[in-house]
Amino acid sequence: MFTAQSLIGGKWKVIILWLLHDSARRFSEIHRAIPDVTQSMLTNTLRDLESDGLIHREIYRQVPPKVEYSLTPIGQKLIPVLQMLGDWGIDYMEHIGRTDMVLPEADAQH
Amino acid sequence: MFTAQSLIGGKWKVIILWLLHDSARRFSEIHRAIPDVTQSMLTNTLRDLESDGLIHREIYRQVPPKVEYSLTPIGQKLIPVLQMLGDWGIDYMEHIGRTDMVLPEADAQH
DNA sequence: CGGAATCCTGCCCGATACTG
DNA sequence: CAGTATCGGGCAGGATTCCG
Repeated sequence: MFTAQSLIGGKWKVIILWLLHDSARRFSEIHRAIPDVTQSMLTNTLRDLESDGLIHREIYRQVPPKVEYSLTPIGQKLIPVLQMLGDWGIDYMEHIGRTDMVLPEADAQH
Repeated sequence: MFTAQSLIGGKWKVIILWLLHDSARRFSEIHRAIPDVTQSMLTNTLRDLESDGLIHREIYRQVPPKVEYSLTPIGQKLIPVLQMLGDWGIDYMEHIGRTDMVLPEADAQH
């Protein structure tokens, strides 16, 4: 079966997509922003997103190497959806009374 | 970590939530609508959604037993988000050229 | 009808080490 | 800096059986 879960499911995809919502970012920038993910998992997830057409991988052949990731047009279209999901998450958080929810918007605040 | 993935992640949650968007449904109705899920998985997933406060479980003590599931207010608020996600999925599907994507909206058509 | 209880399996995720 | 390669553990997901 082919659902949205295969595109944005998994532990890191939504977080990464949200990170790229305003600008392209280098591998190391992404890793610094999400320290909990291992290098190999980050690579795997980025490859998944790339092969699904949600992000673009631009290689700058120089020393040291530089690789930038950015959203594709179809990936850009997903951002408002993630925004809404995050807004709902805040609602839910207040409703439940928990304060430790990690949401894309949390990053958007600073 | 506590993210939206723990609430609507997993293989069946979004499908079930969407099924309940317009009315309460019995266990057997849900199962008929989603034949691929096993009975035990359906039970587990419904329990998860219930304990997360997204759906309500109403037991009618009669013979034969009858149990109805419906969205809670906070669950209702999630529906527009799923609608947007489904709309994006249709966009993505046309963009990629696949026609076998299973989306909530597919059910909304009939 | 709507479960509960068990057992099992695949693969997602991650730890670690090495490289152009 | 931005990766690969290898090796597993653990948990989500599922098959099966039994029950009020």
